[in-house]
Amino acid sequence: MKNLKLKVARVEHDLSQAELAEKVGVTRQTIGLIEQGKYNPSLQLCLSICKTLNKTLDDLFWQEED
Amino acid sequence: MKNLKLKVARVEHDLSQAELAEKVGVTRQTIGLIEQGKYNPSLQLCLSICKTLNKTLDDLFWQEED
DNA sequence: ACTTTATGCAATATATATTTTACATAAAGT
DNA sequence: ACTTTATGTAAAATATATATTGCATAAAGT
Repeated sequence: MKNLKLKVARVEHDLSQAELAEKVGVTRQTIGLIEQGKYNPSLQLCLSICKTLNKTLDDLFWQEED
Repeated sequence: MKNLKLKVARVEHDLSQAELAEKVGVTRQTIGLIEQGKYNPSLQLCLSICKTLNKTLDDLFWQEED
């Protein structure tokens, strides 16, 4: 399932996928695939993304539906 | 870093590591190692644990310090 | 028209999460 | 004493997250 909240938070910080990836220490593809919901990041990566974007886990990665 | 919040939430539900593991669809060892902070679970696993224990990601997996 | 920039996609390689099996110990129950 | 139950630990196997490289396209800038 797509992660639109992540994409919005990234754009709010005026970052490209590549720029966010670099700040977080990961590849552009990894960020792109997470935004597309095509895979299942590790907790540490989620935490790094959250801290970079000043959001919490619930802000970016919680989902009500299954 | 140890995840005491997870352990507490599990005990509040009166579940052993093995019982939680089974509900979540994972091995006892995996739960044990996460509680000990010895590895880095996937987001989907964190979400499964949260839903089983009626907690959110921030409740169980957010950490202020690094 | 040409050049960047941003993004999606795909194949192969590598790192690591997770499983499987097994052994050890301490606590609690009988 | 014996048996369960709960937990920690470890080696080897498997699944999968992530990196690497490269190609394709659309939008924006010049």
